[in-house]
Amino acid sequence: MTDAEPPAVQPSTERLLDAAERLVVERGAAHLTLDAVAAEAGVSKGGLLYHFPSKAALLDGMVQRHLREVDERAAQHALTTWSGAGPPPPELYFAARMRVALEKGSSHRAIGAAMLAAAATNPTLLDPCRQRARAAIDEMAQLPLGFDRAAIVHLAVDGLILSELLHLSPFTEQERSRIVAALLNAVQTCGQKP
Amino acid sequence: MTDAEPPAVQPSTERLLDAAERLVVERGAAHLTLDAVAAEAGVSKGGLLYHFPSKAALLDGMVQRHLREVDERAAQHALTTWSGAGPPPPELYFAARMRVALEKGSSHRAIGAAMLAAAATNPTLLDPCRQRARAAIDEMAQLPLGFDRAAIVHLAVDGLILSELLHLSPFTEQERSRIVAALLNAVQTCGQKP
DNA sequence: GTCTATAGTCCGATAGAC
DNA sequence: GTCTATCGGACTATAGAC
Repeated sequence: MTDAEPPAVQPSTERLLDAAERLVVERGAAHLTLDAVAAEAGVSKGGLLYHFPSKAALLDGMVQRHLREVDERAAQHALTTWSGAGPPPPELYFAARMRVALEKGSSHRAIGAAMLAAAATNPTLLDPCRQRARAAIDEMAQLPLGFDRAAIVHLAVDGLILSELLHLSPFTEQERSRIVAALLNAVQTCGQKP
Repeated sequence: MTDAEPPAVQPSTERLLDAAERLVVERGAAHLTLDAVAAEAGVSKGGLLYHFPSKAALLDGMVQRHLREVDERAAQHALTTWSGAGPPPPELYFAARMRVALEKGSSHRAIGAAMLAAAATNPTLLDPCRQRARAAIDEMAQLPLGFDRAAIVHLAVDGLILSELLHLSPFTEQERSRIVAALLNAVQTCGQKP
């Protein structure tokens, strides 16, 4: 029975960040307090503050982990889809990032929860996100889809994610699937205009 | 000099709501406190609490005024654009709502600031917004644009507004204008598919 | 209708034991 | 590395003068 303790596998920081994300999504950014995070993660406030010495550090950790996860999963997704030689074309990364962002689990649990919490207290913490978005835009101009359409698709993905995060999305499951399919289709059929 | 006091024209509640919106946009939803709102509006905390007996009442007031303003301006916009007889067609209202939502002034000052603040503390306050969004979706199915495209345009508008509200939009003025034009064009050229 | 003063709560952060 | 205890500050809301 000594080796039957599965819940303590991942490092403490990951467990703490999971708890923080859960709180933001379920109760709103205003309820993300150090006490609440500690309780949700099953540690004391002192234990939490050992890993993240301030609340700003916790928010920063949330944003950074989120960006890192999206990057990793998108790169992995693009590579497994790409069967040709050499590096995948940019539009494949674009589509892969969309897919990752629109996954049900991640969009409801993690994506944007960090951003929402950070924006509520200190907009400066979102600077890395803005840089990431700027890089995506520079990429758009070179996409076969064309800048205008790429930007619209990009914004629609953001709109869907943020709407769901704010519990504002009134789409049914069926409607959502249909929209996601239309978005992916718009990117993949690429540049054949009417 | 006795008649040179323009700032006290509008009713107190309007001034208080303006101050609250300004705070959320400029400093984040977490800094929307009763003290800060009262100071920004130039009244005391007691004076603020006379008009809005609780913080929830203030948030509710913000959401309701925002929805009312968008409705009024969209209806007015649609009517002045429509030169035919009878009521304007639904796609005109759709386009008018888009135009109002994308106006620079309103998107940076008022739009969504109420929602962001409300979502941070109490997601329930956003119920009226969700109902409004559902009505818009039901409208989409009957648009000449078709459901898929209408939904994508709708989500792109939300994405742009929410991105700007979170200070996440990295678009230049020029790029933004181009995207807005593309969105309006997509709605107005309507249903001629490839 | 607006103000001051204050009660009572909650939060972030520190100090120090283990 | 995690805990308890606690301080100082900020917050919402109330009571009552003007």
